[in-house]
Amino acid sequence: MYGERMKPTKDRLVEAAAELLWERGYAATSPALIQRRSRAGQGSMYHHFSGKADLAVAAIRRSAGRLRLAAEAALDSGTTALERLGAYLDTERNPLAGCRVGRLVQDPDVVADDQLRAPAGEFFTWLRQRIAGVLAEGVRDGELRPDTDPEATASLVVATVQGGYVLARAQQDQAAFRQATEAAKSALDRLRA
Amino acid sequence: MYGERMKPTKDRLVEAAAELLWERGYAATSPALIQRRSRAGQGSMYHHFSGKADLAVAAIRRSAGRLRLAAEAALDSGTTALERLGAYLDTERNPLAGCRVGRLVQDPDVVADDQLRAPAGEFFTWLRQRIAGVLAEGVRDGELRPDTDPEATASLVVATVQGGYVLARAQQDQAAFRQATEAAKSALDRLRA
DNA sequence: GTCTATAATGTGATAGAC
DNA sequence: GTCTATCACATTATAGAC
Repeated sequence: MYGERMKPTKDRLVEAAAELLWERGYAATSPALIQRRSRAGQGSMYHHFSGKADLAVAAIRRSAGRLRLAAEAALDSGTTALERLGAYLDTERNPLAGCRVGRLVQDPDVVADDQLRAPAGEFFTWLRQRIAGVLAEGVRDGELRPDTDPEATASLVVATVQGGYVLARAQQDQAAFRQATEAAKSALDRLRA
Repeated sequence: MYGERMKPTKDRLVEAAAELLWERGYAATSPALIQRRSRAGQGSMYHHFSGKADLAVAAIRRSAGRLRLAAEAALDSGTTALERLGAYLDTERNPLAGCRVGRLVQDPDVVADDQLRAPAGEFFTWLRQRIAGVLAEGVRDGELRPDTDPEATASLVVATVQGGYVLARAQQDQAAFRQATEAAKSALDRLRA
């Protein structure tokens, strides 16, 4: 164990890489940039990681874990299914920055390398199933209509958030994101039994 | 005017750039790559365009114009509003490749340069308004519930398609895209008066 | 574990001949 | 209008001292 005042170099590298991947994407994030932000030298980075891709995998895992915790918190918050899903949709932040994870899969280098893509794929698989679970619960409790398709509806919710990011960035306007998530909430409301 | 058998170099450059931007994104598309694919030399490219960004603007405009024609065709096809929107949602192709336009706005270089971003922003503004128009028509004709919000619902439709691309790429599975668009169609169906 | 020096390759762009 | 040669710079990565 080590003290709290200074995180180890390896950790600082992962943290800096995660931030930069979010801000700039994979292609535009150079090792030199990561080194500068983490105050680590060239040698340190190549001591702890085999290269840019290896470090990026660790950073993407960290970002996905963070999003997972945030989603878990929102989906656990309310009492009814619609409250929980509403909390999740309202939780999303910083539409202009894009999604820490979803943003990356548009990058050709990330999709080409299965090591890089896998953490993103696993995150979305988990998220869809988690949301589908909340919806299935709502159906079981008689809150939602029995003809609700939890799997498909979960895809709609996740896709709306991801698409909202795209619209917000394309138009450089947060409102585009909010309009999409508000519409998703209305659509969910119409599933009420 | 010129013959049909050989397109002019300028046109081949724009075409090659549009393809490469779709396949690889902006950052990963180098001028050298565009020159090779269009069979144009270094000199030709810099004669017709001031640089990579200038050529990319022309290419993005071409891609956006193409998507606009495709969307227009689908949204003009059926007789009822729900038929037209269903045709639009079913029209989308090649989810693993991503959207020719939406894909680009995740790139930091594209969003940083207003010249590059504007064509994408304009395309989505147009698309949302066009879809909102179809929805408003459906409300006016008594096909859709009077409490339908055309603007918000249009955002939901466009976001679902863009988000569907993200999910499909993250999981490397077309089905993720289809599930999202099918759910969007179900949601629209519940707006029936 | 961390540093500096250096390599090999590729980038976007320019110059000037034809 | 198109070509080839060349530029200055950044990239990812390695070597070897400390």
